[in-house]
Amino acid sequence: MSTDDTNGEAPRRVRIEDVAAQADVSVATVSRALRGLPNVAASTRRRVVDVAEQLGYQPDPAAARLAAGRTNTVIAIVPHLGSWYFSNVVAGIEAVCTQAGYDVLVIGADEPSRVDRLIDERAQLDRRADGVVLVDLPVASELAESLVRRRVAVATVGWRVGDHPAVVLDDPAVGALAAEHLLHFGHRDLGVIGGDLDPIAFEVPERRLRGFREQCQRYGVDVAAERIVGGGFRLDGGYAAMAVLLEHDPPTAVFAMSDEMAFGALMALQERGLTPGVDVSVIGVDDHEFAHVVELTTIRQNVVDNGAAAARALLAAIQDPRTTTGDAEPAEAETPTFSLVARSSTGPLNGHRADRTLSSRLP
Amino acid sequence: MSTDDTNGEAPRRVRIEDVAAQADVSVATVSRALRGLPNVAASTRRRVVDVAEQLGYQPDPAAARLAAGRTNTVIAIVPHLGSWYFSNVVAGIEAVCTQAGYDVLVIGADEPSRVDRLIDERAQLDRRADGVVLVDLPVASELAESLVRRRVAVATVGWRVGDHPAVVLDDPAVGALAAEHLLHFGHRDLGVIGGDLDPIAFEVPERRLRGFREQCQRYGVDVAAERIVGGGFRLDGGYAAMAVLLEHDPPTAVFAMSDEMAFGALMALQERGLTPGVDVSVIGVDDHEFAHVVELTTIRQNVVDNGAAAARALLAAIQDPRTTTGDAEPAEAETPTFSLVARSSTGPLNGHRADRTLSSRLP
DNA sequence: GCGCGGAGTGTAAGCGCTTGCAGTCGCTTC
DNA sequence: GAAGCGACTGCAAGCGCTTACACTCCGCGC
Repeated sequence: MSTDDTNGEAPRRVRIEDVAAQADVSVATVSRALRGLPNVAASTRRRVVDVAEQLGYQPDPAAARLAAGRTNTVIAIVPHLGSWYFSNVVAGIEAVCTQAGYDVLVIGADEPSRVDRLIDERAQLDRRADGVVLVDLPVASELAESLVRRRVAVATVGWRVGDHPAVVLDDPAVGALAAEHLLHFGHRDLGVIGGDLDPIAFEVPERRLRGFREQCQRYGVDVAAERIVGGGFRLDGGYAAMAVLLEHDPPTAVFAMSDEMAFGALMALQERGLTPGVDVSVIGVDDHEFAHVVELTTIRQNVVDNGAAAARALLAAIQDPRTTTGDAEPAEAETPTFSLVARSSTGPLNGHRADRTLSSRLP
Repeated sequence: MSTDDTNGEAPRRVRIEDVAAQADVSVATVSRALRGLPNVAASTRRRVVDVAEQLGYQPDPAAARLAAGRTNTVIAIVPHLGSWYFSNVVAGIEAVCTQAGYDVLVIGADEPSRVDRLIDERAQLDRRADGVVLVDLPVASELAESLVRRRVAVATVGWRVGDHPAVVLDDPAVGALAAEHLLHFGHRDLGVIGGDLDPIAFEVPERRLRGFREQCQRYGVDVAAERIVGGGFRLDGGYAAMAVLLEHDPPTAVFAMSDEMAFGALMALQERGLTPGVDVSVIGVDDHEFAHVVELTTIRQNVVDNGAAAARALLAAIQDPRTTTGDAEPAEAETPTFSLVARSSTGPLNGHRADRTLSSRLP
């Protein structure tokens, strides 16, 4: 073997000790200087920082974790990594945490068995992370409790547990806004898509439905139980649900609890030669990227921001010293905003108009 | 303070030492027994495993990492966490790695600056993970090299670096298949959407274009340069590109290099009252969940599998002892498959038919 | 009957940091 | 002018594992 082997010379890592020697101080001082701790003379800190910079020193995370008992890591647990909503939440979490110097571990809780495994104390999430963001996982409230007991900060998105920071859309208000929009157009025969639960238990549908119905009642309108059709939160569910609604005594307007379901609903309409917004109005929630392709009226929320807000609140909780003593103020996270985005998938009752097409208008 | 404080009694963690004491062996034996190392009597192992189980012992990852120099962690670096394609790749990676007992760290390389920061050796990815999956990040080839130099396994998705395991769709063949499909329908005036590069450099477009053109040449068809329009890989890009194509001497069929772009293209068509598959045929790539909503003909690939395959190859490389010695066989990953999914967004040249609608047929 | 080898186990030295505690030193404070 | 006090810094003890090496048996071969 010659020495010019491509794999040779894995550069020896520079340790804190090297920095200490070079800067002519103790390792303790290096550690303090580099982490901005007090009680380091400005001149010393300068020197240490310079040396560290010059040597390209960076502390070994594993050693730091072991010694300090902090991991500088955040875990994001989501029901399904590949879905539009969750991946955007994760994107928000990642952006904030990485920015703050935290590593982000992701866990997909696709199968119930994986949630169980996490709830089992042995998952030892507490040794892996300083904080956990639980996204739409009410089934995991046990998990949350056990984490908190072990001094791991918890923040949630889409549901609440205890008084930990939570980013939760005002779902009843969203439901009400959707209702208001449809009612305002004169619709009185209303349908709802997305009322029931996934294997992964959502609290969201129930809340949106409640707000929707309450608003209807203000107009003296009742939503018949047969007109509330569930089917998960995905496209196929929306398609199937709309098919059911159309089968018998179809409503003139439908509230789909997510854009993905709304897309499925539109599909079912088109298949029958019905024009959204003319024959049947459809309103969704999310303002998914494709909503404006199919001209879907929807209630916009900023999903990435939701994740980011949760992450910020989580980091605040982690860094709040009171957290450790158990009497921390519940660090409340910002409440997400939402707004109606009107497009052509909704329209006035009996609004049949020849010039109306499914065409798009780009922003 | 009474003792029934909710926050009291953080249960003392059980350490390897406790297991050792309880099982009446040394910590070394516990370590060996639990990790399935040889030179442990079957009876001893049993006992140790039982005790560990009973005590709910789980090694502290930080300590294990520090001592062993392995992290049992994999990093997934993707250009954008929120996008459909990448989040599904990540889902595949996560599923495989979690299954194998590895933690998965995600990093979004949205901004070029973040890539730069990673390339800087100081990111110390090597101390954070045993392996890294780089998804569609040719700009990061330096990063890859430096990782390998530091004994971190590397696998890629969508591009190759050195002879490390890579999951790369046969893009020229995909391009050719798309061309074949359109040519077969009699189209000769062809357009291409997606030819150029994102800020994040893709190699993919070029390869698909090459295959597309070669196939065309076999039919004696030439694709005019003006008919090759770029615009990122997202929906808006597709919309804008189609608008350009339609502006002057429109093609009768268009190959969009991703479904998202194809959706944008469809949008541009509808806006002009043109019917996809009748007035202009459009074919995409991916078989995105929504492709069948809009009846988009596409070339399907299984994105989750791509991620999973990369992860499997990465883990194999990590576990292959030869990796450390530098003379490992390049662990080749499986090649992804793809197939044409014909829907109504493509149709024969001059196929104007009154009975043709944009309706959907569910599988 | 003695030496040997291998299986099984224990000892102890780290891995590279963090941090409580104990100085050291130069100034105030009475 | 002695005691006290802060501001800095260093010492050294871990953090909870892994693993090289040493050791103890026990069965076998000659």
